[in-house]
Amino acid sequence: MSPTREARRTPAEKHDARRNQLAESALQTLGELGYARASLREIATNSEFSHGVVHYYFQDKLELIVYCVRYYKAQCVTRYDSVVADATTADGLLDAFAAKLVETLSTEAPMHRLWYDLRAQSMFEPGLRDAVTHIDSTLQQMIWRVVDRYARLAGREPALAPAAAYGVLDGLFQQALLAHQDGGQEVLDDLVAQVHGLMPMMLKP
Amino acid sequence: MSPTREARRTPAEKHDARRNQLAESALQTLGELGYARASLREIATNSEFSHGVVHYYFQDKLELIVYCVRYYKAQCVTRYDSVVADATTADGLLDAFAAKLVETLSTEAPMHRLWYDLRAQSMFEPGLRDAVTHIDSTLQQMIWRVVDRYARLAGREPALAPAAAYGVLDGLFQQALLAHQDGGQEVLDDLVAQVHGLMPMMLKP
DNA sequence: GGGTTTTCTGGACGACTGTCAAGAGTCTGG
DNA sequence: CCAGACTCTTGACAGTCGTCCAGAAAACCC
Repeated sequence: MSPTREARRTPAEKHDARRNQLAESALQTLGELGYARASLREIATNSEFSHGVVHYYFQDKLELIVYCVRYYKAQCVTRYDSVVADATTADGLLDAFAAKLVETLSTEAPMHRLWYDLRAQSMFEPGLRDAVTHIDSTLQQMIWRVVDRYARLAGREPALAPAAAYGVLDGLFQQALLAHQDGGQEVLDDLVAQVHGLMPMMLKP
Repeated sequence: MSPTREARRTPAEKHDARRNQLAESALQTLGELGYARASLREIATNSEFSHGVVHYYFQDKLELIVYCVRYYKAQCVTRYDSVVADATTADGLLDAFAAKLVETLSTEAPMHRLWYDLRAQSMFEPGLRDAVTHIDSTLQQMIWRVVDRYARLAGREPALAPAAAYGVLDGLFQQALLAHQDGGQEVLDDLVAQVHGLMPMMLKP
C-alpha cells in the first residue's frame, strides 16, 4: 500500500497543508452561506474534522477567514493571464475576455458572491480590511493587464486609469452576478454585449 | 401646552409613524454595525423603546430590515433630481453631478455601506432579494435620468444602455466608498476626476 | 514496543441571539 | 370616571455562537 499523500513532509509543511485543507472546506461553506451565517461548527461539519480542530490551526474565526481570503486570491489572480497571453488581435482578446468573464460568473458564482460579501463586511470589520484591500489591488492589476494589452493590440492608448478601468468593469460584473442568481442565459449575453460595448470606449481616439 | 405632534391621527397613521420611527433608529444602527451585527436589542437600545416593541410593530427581524430598506429608498431616490432639473449645460450638469456624488459619499457613508452590505446579503437571503432588486432598479432609473439629460444637453446620444450606465457608475462609486473609509480627500478628488473622464465616453460620437 | 509529542475529539462554558407572552402602563370613547 | 383597547416593558425561553480544555487517538522517534 502506498502511504498517504502527505507521508514525508516536515511538520511545518503538514501544518500548512492542514490549514489549506481547512481553508478549502471553509471556502465552500462560506460560498454557500456567506460570511455571517457560516459558523465554525458548520465549516467543520463540511470538512472531515470536528469543530474543535479549527482552534488548533487558527487562533480565532477572523484569522481563518482572512486566511481563506488570501488562499482564494491565489486561485483567481491568474485567471485572465491566458487570455492576455494568447490574444493576437484586439477583437480576439475582447471575445476571449468576455467569454472568460461569463465562464467564471457561471461556474464560480458562490466564490464571487462571497468575495463581494467579504468586501462589504470589511467596511464594518477592520480586521478584514487589509486582506480585502490587498486582493482588491491585485484584481485591479489583473484587469489592467487585460486592458493594457487590449489597447496595445488596437494600437491605441487606454483612456482610463487602472483604478477606473477596474471599478467600471467590476461594477458590470457585480451587477451581472446579482442578476444571474435568479436570471438565466440572457444575463450572460447582456454581460458579453456590455463588455463589447464598453471596452472600445476605454481607448483614446 | 400644545398636544404632542402626533395628537390627532388615526390609529393606522400612528402605527405607521411608529414603524417609521423604529425604521429610522434601525437604519442608524444598521449603518453603524452592518446587517449581521445589528441585533434587535441593539437597535432597540439606540431607540427610545425596549427590545420587545419591535415584535409589536414587525413580525420578525427580516420584515423590519426589509421595511428599513424600502424606507431608506424613499430618501435617496430623488437625490439627483435637482441636479437634472437645474442644469443648463452638459458641463454644468457634469460638475453638479460629480459634486453631488462626493457629497453623498462623504456625508452618508454609513447608509451607503449598509446598502452594499444588504445587496450582498440578498445573494444569501432570498427574503431580501425582492426589496433589493426593486431599489436597485430605482437607482438605475435615477442614474439614467442624469445620463439622459447629460446627453441631451450635449446634443448627443447615450452610448450605453441604462443598466450598463448604472453598473459602471455604481462600480466607481463603490470603489470610492471602499477607499474613503481609511483614505482622505484625494479619494473624493479621484472620484470627481473619474466621473469627468467617464461621462463623455458614455456619449456616441 | 514504550515514551513523547503532535493531532484531534467532544463536551462544557458564558455570552448573545430572535422570539414570545404575561402583565403593567397609557390612552380613549362613552 | 371607568371599562376596554391599545401600547410598551420586562423577563424568560430555546438555540446558536466562539472559545476553551481535558483527555483520547495517532504519529513519531529512539
